[in-house]
Amino acid sequence: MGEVVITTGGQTRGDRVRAASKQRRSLQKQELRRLILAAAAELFLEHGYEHFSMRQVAERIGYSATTIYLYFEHKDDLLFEVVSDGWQRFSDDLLAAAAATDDPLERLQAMGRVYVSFGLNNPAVYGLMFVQRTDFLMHENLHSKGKPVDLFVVLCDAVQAAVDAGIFPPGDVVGYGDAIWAGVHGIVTLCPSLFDDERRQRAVEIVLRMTLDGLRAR
Amino acid sequence: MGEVVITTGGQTRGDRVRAASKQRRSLQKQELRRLILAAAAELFLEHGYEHFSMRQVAERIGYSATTIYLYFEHKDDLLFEVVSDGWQRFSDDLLAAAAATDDPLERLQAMGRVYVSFGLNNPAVYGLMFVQRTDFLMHENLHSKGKPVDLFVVLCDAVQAAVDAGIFPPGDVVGYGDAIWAGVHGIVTLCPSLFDDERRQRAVEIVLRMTLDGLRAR
DNA sequence: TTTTTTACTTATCAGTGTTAAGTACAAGAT
DNA sequence: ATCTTGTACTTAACACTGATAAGTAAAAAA
Repeated sequence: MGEVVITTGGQTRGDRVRAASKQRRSLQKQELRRLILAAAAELFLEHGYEHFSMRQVAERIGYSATTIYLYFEHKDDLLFEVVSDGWQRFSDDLLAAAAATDDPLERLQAMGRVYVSFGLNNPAVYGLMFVQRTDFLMHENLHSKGKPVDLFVVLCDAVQAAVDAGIFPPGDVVGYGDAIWAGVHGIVTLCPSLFDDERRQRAVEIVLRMTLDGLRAR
Repeated sequence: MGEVVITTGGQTRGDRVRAASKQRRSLQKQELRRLILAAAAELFLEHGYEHFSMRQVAERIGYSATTIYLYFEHKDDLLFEVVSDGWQRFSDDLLAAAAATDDPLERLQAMGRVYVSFGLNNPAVYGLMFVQRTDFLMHENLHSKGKPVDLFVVLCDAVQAAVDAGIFPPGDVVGYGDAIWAGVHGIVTLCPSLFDDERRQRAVEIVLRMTLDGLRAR
């Protein structure tokens, strides 16, 4: 039987009910997706990359393991979403540090300190981004603002500014950037079992002084 | 029945046969152990840390998987033996570089280059030593000569020599060492998927110049 | 010749990522 | 109100993983 046609701008009551129902269920799906993501992030922080499992995520939120596959293509997809959030925070921090001062040298120092801070305060996420799954860095779905490549450009811009100001000698700007990056990355990842944070903090300052002074034109 | 006693210095023929047999079987065991180790090293290089499995090792040499457990306590034990060999080569290289010259700065440069070379030429082993399984560095069974701690001491000695020679200013020698280590370690581990070897080579030279010049007394 | 030891294998357990098939219920159509 | 379709989820299963216990055939020792 045809439904009772009470037209309201070409839309029947049935149409509106259908649309509302559809939207409600869509919201429920989104909510479960967020629930999975939150549980995944928690468990990742608790157990680390190597002992992170789909089944545990499912168990924590009270669903069967296969349900997750209705919301995420595969484990990597879920992990990527986890890291994606961490990446956003990282790039926010770094961009803020870069924007805080106009002095080229101070800017580079600030960026270096923020970089290391993030790495030491978020070791699991940092590891996922820059150690275990560097392939994620090339993932196209990484938030448009603050892509890894863009952040490296920000670093190189800061280096270029130092060159322009006559602080660094003209030369291989990208190479300078690589070297600075290597320094801070080295600090963050150097043998977590051997170095305590205090020793790391001392090392950061030395690395910053060394790298930046080392480039300094004489 | 008692054996025919043909004494030869208190040793019966039976004793000698027994001893020889025992030795022969002991040699066979050693040989199989080496075979397992060789296969493990191969497969580790082929498949990397994450996809290295006991069953594959067993299959390659034509034994059941459980046999390996008669020769190695567990997977970690086998992996440790693999890395142990790599570690020996690494420390040989580094000590040779340190002994090659008396000039403090040249020595540090040489050590840095050798460090990075080893890392880039043996990425799997380097990763096992300094990234995935840094806990192995504290393993007591690491060959007595060239322990990680000893190598760091060698580095610090070189730094101290530079300080004594008036090249570096007096200060936190261990911190200097950490910083130099962080630099070369950073180069080796920086996003393998993003950097080709050519770009890395340029970065090494810059890092060495930066770190060493940066420490230089003015 | 009988017993014991050695070297190895098969069967098994608990866990992993992932897919296919099945199920219960809600939505939509007539 | 009934029938059909689709949605959201589950159970069962596959092919792996590290690891252990129990079993077996042959060699050594008695």
